[in-house]
Amino acid sequence: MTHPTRAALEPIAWVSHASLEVLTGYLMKRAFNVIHADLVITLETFGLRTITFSALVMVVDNPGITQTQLAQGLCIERSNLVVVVDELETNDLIARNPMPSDRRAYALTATPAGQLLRDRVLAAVHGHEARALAMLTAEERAVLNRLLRRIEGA
Amino acid sequence: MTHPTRAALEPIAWVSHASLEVLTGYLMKRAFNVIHADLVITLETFGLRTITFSALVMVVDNPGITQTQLAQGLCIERSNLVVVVDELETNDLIARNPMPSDRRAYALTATPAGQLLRDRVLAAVHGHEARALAMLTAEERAVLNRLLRRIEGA
DNA sequence: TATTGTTATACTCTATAACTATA
DNA sequence: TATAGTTATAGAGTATAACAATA
Repeated sequence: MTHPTRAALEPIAWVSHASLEVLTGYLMKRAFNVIHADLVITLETFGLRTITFSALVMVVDNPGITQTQLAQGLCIERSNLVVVVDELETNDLIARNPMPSDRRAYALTATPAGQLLRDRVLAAVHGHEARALAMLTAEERAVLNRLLRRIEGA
Repeated sequence: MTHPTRAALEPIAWVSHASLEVLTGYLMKRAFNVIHADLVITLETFGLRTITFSALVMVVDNPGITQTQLAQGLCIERSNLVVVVDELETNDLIARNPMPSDRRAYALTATPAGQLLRDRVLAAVHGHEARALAMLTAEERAVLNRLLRRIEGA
């Protein structure tokens, strides 16, 4: 039909998602958006963005890590990591230490302030997830996490 | 410790995710990235982006929908939808029909070409998800979809 | 030659404000 | 006055190329 019928031009009551809500990618994006919006608010309190939060935690968990290794761990480009490390360094949360074995690279370490902030932020983020995922039981969340980990192949 | 130990400056073997891989938001982002990368490749074949794909499907499923309603359904801003509708209209996949009842609004309908493309793309996307989620059984995928739907509250 | 960190750049996605024409 | 569609714009996030210092 090249010309829509009269009925087709009437305003609809509500938007049907029928064909899309069976797609895992579609559902994952929407679920992620809900969680992420609350995470951003949680992190703002500590002056952190999602990427600086993940980077800080990873540096604390991997003292001496280089920027290339950190970028690989975070699945971002080395070039994009530079401003992330700059931001954390400016706020005295991590430090770029010269490596005697390779003078091209820096060994990243968290400062005492960075380690302290990481602990506080991590607790807050666990609280955020408890809130954002309150509709799921602990077991359901464990199932969800296990399934998500298998998708990435980790 | 203000000065990192010698051992802390050694290059690490591999990056530990210990503190992050228990967070659903972190796992969801990484799992989504894997699926989304393959989806983008699948849609490129049809000259579609993620957002134009979703919009096309939603217009076919909701003939006569207005742009404001479509934006709400897609969870994007009306202003950002304009170029999406432009793109689909330019490619003769959907049409902006004047609404007699409200001359400010457009009733969006899919063209025959748009309906045809939707069917072909949707089949391809189902194939893409079968590939990207091959590590999960049909039942596991159903469980995952159900959990994701509940997070969004839909 | 190859790699580390870096800069510059560009492209997508997203969010906000303001405009027009209608209601 | 409020709403539908539109424009302009600015901020994130992301990807690529090229460079200096070092391996």
